[in-house]
Amino acid sequence: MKLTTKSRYAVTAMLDIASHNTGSPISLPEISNRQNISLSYLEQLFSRLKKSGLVDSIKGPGGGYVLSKDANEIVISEVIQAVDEDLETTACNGKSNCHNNHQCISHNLWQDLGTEINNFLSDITLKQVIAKNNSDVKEIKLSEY
Amino acid sequence: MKLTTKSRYAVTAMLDIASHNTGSPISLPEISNRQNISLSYLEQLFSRLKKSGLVDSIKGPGGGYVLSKDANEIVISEVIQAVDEDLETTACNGKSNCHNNHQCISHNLWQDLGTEINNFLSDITLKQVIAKNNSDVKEIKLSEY
DNA sequence: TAATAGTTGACAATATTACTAGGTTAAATC
DNA sequence: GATTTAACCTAGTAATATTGTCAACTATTA
Repeated sequence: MKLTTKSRYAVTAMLDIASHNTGSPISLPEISNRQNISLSYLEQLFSRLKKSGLVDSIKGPGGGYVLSKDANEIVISEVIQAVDEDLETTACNGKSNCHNNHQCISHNLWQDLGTEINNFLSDITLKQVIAKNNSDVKEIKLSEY
Repeated sequence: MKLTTKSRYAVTAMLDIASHNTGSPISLPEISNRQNISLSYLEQLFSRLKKSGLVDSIKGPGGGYVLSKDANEIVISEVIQAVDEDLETTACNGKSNCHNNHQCISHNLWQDLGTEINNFLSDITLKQVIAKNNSDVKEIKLSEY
């Protein structure tokens, strides 16, 4: 699980679509203007988002992208994973590269934490973020969703 | 809140020190061997970790780094923030760059989620990750800590 | 005091990632 | 059917992350 600026842009863009969900497709130039993300970069991101089946595209004038599923069925982690292909090579990835068990344990520490972070982001949907944002509560608490 | 490989390395290294905490300092070559992180990169990371007051260094033979606080007083988020100086420029960062309020709301979506992620990582200490790892439970649940 | 093990800092080189620029294709509207 | 709008594709460039090398400097120990 990585959380680069790339994945932040992807999540932001998906949140933009979800929050402007009027049924008609949202074009990338629109998102580019609203979110201040370069159009070319958005195109690359959405190429992956589409490949991962998170969005569908409509060509031509009035075209754009729509969410392939409902906003409450798309979780943050799958958006991130769609654009950040992580090879997740922790040298000793469950295999037997290690000289002793002690090393393996050490390696696994981050891996387990990464799983935990991933679980956390798998519990938050696009819709939840938007719903929370529309309320006036400053701080988001998962338990309040 | 960014979560790059850089910050993963930093967390992994800190977990390594915490898990080998015998009182005597841990040298970077040790960590480099165990975690397969290049020594020079570790040096750069620990320069920041020390500057942030997370570790103390002991020079000379038998020297190395020790945690400046107890492992249950260091949370994951502060390790990440120590090495990843995030400028956090969301174009319209609370200011008045926006053309209309609708944009602002859109921008804030990610910001709020970022805060939530940060809160999450502020609740997990180095010690908790290690303690969980030493047990045989595969999946870490925050509630179980 | 000489040798050793370690930190610290600077710098360069490479690899990876972020971002930009330009074109091509498809659909809709006039 | 020409024009417009948008997705799509293919590079290239800029920025970061990562590794490598070298040279002080410091404390330990023999």
